[in-house]
Amino acid sequence: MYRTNTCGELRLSNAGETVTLAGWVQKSRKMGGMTFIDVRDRYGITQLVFDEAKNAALCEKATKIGREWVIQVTGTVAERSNKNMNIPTGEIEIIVQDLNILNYSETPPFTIEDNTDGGDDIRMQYRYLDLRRSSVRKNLELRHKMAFEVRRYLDEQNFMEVETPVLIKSTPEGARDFVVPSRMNPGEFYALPQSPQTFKQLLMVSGFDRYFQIVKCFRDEDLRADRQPEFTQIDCEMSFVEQEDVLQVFEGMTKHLFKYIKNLDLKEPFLRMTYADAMKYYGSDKPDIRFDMKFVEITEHTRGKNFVVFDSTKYIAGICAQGLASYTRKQLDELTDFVKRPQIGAKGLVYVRCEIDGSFKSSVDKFYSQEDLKVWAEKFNAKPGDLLLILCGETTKTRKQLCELRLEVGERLGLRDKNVFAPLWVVDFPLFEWGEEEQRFFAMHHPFTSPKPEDIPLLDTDPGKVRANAYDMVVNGVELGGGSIRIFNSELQGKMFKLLGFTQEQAEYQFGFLMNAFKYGAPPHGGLAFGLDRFVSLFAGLDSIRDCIAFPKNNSGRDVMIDAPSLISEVQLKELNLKIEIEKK
RNA sequence: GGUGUGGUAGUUCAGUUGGUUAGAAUACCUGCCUGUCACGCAGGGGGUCGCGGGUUCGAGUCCCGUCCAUACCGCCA
Repeated sequence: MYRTNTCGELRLSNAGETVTLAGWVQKSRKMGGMTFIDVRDRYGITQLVFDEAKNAALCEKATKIGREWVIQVTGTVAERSNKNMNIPTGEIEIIVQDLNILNYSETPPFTIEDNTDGGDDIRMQYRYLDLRRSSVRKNLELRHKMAFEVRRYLDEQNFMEVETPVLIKSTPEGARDFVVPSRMNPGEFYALPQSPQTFKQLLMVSGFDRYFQIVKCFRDEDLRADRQPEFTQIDCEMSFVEQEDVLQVFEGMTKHLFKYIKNLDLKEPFLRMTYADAMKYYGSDKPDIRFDMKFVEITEHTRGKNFVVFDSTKYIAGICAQGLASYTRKQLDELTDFVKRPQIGAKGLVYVRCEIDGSFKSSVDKFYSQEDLKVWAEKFNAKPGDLLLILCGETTKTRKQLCELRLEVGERLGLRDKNVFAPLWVVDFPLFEWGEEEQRFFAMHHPFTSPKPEDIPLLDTDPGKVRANAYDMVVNGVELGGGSIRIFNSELQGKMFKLLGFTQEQAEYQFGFLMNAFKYGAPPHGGLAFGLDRFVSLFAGLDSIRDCIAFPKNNSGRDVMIDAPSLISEVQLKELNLKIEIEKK
C-alpha cells in the first residue's frame, strides 16, 4: 500500500496516528538543522518535518530532494507548534520516520503554484505540469461535477444517454467539417460531427423519446477564446414536445446546476426576449442583461438642424451611461478611439454631458440647442450627471457598434460582475438569414428548424420574415446553448431544402436518410444543445474555455504538447490512396 | 484572409535619443541558519535579444521580410 491517507485530509484529530503519504514535493525549506517539506497531491498539501538532532541521516536525505520529486513518507501526525491557518492541514505536520524517493524530477520550466511564473505558451507545452496547479485542477473538478449533475438531472427526468457515431458524413451547410480519409473506400471521406443533430432526430423516430449525450463535436473554423475546434456539447432531444416544454425542462436543468454547483437558488422564471427586441435594444442576439443601458433611437429628433452627419444617416441611437458626465475629454477620446477601432468601425462618437446644473454639453452643440439636447435627454430618461453616447449609420452595423460600446461602458462602470448571473431565453429567431454574397437564404439555426405555424404562409411570399421555433439560452452575454423544434413532416422539410437552394438530388444525397426516416412515423420533436465548455467557464469565471479543457488547442488549432497536427508517412498516405500537394502562395 | 499587441536569462519582464561589459525579480546551484510555511542571509552560474536581410562607425533599439504566440474582425447552420 503506497499510502494510508491523502495530503489533504489529516487534521488535529489525527494527531498521534502513524500514517503513510505519497505525493510530489511542492517546496523544501531548510532551516539549519531542521528541514520542512511540503508534499502535495490532488487533495492538498501536508508539511513534513525532518530534525537533524533526531535522525541526521534521514534529514540529510531530505535536504537533497528537489521540487516535484515523487516521495513516500511514513511518520507520526503531530500538532504544530507554529500553525498555518491558511491551509486546511495547517494545524498538523508529519514527523517523518521513513522517507522513500519514488521518482526524481527535473526542475520544471515554471513554478507549480497558483500564481505561476509561467506564461500561456510554456504552460500549454507542459500542460501535464500545469494541471498539477490547483487553480487549473479546480476547473477540471468543476467540469466533472457539472457533467455529473447534468447526468443526474437528466436521468431523473427520464433522459437516456445514447452514443452516436463520430465518423459520419460531410455536409456543406454550416461550419467547415473535419474530414477523415477512408482506407477501405478509396477517395472517400468521413466527416467528424459538428453535432449529432441528425442522429438525435433519428433516435426520436426510433422512439427514444428523451435522449441526451455529453459529446465531443468538431468544427474546422478559426479559434477564439470561447471557441475550440473540438468542444463538448450537452446534446438533448425530446419527442412530443412544444417549445415551451423544452424551455421548461432545460431551464430546470440550468437551475439545477446553479443550485447544486453554485449554491444559488434561482426561483424566478428566466426572462424571455424576442430576437427582434434583443437586436433593437442590445444590438446582439446574446445580450448581457446584468445591466440595463438599452439603446434609445433618436433619429427623428435630430433632423433638420444642418448637422450633415446625422441628417444623412438612417439610424441614430445611443446609450445613457449613468454618472459618467464627469468623464474628461481624455476619457471621451478613449471611448471614441474604442469605437473607431477597425474591429468596431464606427466613424465617430457623439456625446452629450448632462451637467449637474441641468445644462448640456455636447460635441454637437454647434448644431443643437439646449432645448434640442433636452429632448434627447428626456428620450433617454437621463438624469443630471449622466452621459449620452450616440452613434449613427446603417441600422444593423450601428447596432453592432453600440453593442460593443455598451459592453465597454458596462465594464468601465463595473456592471459586469462575474458573481452575478442574468439568464435569458432569446426566442423567435428568424428562420432564414440572407447571404448577400451568395444571393440566397441560409438557415439561421439549421435546416431542420421548424417555422412558427402562423408564419408558414410567409415561406412562399417573404421567407426573410418567417420566424422559427428556435431559442437560445444566454447568460451574461454568453450563448450557453440553443435549439429548436424540428420539422417532422417530410413535405415541409423538402420545402425548406428547396428554399435553401438544395436541388432535389442534393437534398436526397445529403439528407436522404433523414427524409426517408421521416416517412415512417416521425414524432413531433425538438431539443437543444449546451456548450459544456462555456457553461463551466461561466461558472468558474474564466476568460477562456481553454482553462477548463484538460488538453486544449492553441490559437492556430495546434496541440503544442503533442505537436499535432503533423505529417504522416508515405506508407500511410499510400494506404489511404492519397497524394499531398501543398498549394504555394 | 485582415487588424492590433507581443517575442530579451529556465520563467515573467525592464531596457531612455542607436553608443562602455544587456539588467531586475523569480527559479536553479553553493554556503550559513532548529519553527519555516512567499523563510531569511551571503555568494554563484545562466543570454544566438525569435529568424533572415538592410541602414549605420556602431542595432536589443531604426527599416523591410518572415516565423511564432495572443486578442479581435471575417468565419463559427
